[in-house]
Amino acid sequence: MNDDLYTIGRMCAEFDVTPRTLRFYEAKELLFPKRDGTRRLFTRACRARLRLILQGKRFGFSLEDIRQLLDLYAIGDQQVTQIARTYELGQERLRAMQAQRAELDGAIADLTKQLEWGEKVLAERGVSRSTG
Amino acid sequence: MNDDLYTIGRMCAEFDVTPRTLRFYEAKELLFPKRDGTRRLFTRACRARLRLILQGKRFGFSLEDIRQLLDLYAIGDQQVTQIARTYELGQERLRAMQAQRAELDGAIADLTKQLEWGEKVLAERGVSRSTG
DNA sequence: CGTCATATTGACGTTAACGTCAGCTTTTTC
DNA sequence: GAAAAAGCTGACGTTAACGTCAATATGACG
Repeated sequence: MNDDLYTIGRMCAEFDVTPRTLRFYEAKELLFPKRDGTRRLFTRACRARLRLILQGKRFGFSLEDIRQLLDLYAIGDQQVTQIARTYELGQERLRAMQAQRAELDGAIADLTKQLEWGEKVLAERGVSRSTG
Repeated sequence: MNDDLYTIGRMCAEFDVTPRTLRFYEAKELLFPKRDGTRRLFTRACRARLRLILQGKRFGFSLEDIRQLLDLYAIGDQQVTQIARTYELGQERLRAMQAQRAELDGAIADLTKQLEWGEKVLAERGVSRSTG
């Protein structure tokens, strides 16, 4: 039950980040590890948040964007107006991600076409393998 | 035929970027505008490249990533080995984008679920509009 | 032909997201 | 129980991607 708590070192190993990064995220209020005296201890919830953070980064979101979105995954007993605000923010973000997905599909199609063309050029210039 | 050439000001208006950005991209060898004396003139090809650059940015690629990928859209009469290298880089990038798409799909699903949950919470707390 | 808009080249400033290093405390291990 | 390992808090450094400002040149217009 208590090995549910990870030290900073273990976190770094699991997620391939540096201690500095985790402390930085805490300073920016993206993570809230428990403390054993002065040492940080990361709960399961912390790990879930970190996963979301790193995922958000891969999508090109800023840490500030991510911080706001994270609240959506921690809806507790805030004021209703606060929850509603968070909810709207989440919807906005969803729309952004759907748009990004659409554009990504387009870009993938373009790039695929471009690669086919490149393949053709390479073939024409005698890089064929079977007819040597 | 000559209004195919855009001044830097027109470019900025069309693409919603600043002159500094365009000069910066030129300095980083992502764009190669023609010159009329000292003034920059952007061709149709320049505009196409800029579109790709801005798209790449929206996907979270760095300018250096983008610069390398751009060569794929300008395959001319380089050495075959150079074309082949560019081609492989393009394939790599395609795989990265496909992976990103897959992850994006997952994240969209997650977020959608989270939003449904948020909706439920809001409903329970008396934000219902019909039964109010 | 003056002036106002648009353009140019430096050069230094800024923000995000950490890296790095110093100096010190706390565990852990032998 | 002493040394190595792991952790902590500042504090300054770094890189990418521009912003901003100054000084200057050039083009367009009434």
